[in-house]
Amino acid sequence: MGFEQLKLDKQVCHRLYIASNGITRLYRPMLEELGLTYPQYIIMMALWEKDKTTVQQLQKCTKIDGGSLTQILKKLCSKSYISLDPIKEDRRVKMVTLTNEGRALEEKASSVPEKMYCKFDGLDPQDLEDLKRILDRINSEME
Amino acid sequence: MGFEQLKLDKQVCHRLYIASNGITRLYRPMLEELGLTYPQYIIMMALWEKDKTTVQQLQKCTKIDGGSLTQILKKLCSKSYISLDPIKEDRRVKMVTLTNEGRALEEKASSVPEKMYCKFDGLDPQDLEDLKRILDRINSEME
DNA sequence: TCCGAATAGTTTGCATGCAAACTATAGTTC
DNA sequence: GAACTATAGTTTGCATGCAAACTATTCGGA
Repeated sequence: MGFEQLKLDKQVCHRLYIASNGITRLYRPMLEELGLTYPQYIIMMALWEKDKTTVQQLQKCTKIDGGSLTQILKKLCSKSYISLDPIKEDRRVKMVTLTNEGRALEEKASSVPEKMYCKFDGLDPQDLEDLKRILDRINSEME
Repeated sequence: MGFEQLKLDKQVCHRLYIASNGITRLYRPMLEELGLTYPQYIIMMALWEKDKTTVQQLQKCTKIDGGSLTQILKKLCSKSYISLDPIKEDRRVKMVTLTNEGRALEEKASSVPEKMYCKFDGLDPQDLEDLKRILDRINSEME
């Protein structure tokens, strides 16, 4: 017993898990002011970048699965940030469109990234770049 | 509009979120053979490393919050991997103890880390070390 | 054209994550 | 020693994450 490879200190994944949860928690109070949760914020960012898209497109660029996406989109609808309408050419497909209110939210949200960066002042900017690069590789390995 | 800082491509946190979820998903089939979910596996690792500990100690070393921990420990109890007993000196405190079955599970689990590493063969080992280091800094900034 | 296969989303069931309220027990102060 | 406070865990309510089953359409081949 006492397998070295099972020690918490050796686990990269556990660290990733803690970091991801911790960051979501950090976002919470900032996003509350916008009436968004973190996953909802991700979807909104995707839409600000590319409005009038489909559920499937959102799934691809955010990597949030279909089941969760349905729920999240429902919430965003009920907050009147988006609308969801079947398209004529293929009635299985739904178009996701920002409402005026949803579009207006972008400006309010624009200060969020800066506020988050402030929380990590102590971090070497190069580390952040490295982190981004490494995570991209990990995520592409998991495609 | 079109705030650059809100583009998904700029988001480190979104990548972290995707990576963490993706890795938990990768663990699932391996851990199913042990009858564990990923959070349950984290708790078991903590216990294999240090048995006969308290709920609070587990909370500290795994960074899993109390509410979730209560649920997870309940599940582990019902699977007979651990037992939970109030200690005499302070009846608010509960001692978490591995059962024989729970202890025996360590050996079966010992091949899991290796299997996970295989999934990331394409990754530079140095990147993994860097990742660990950077995540440690991020996590300590969030304490 | 009819039928089976594929596709886009939705629903369901279970397991967290997390903030906040709550319970039980122990410690502290007057 | 009674009241107040702090501490360890638990419970509750809401929001995902995810696999699997399901629905509604559309496509493709005989």
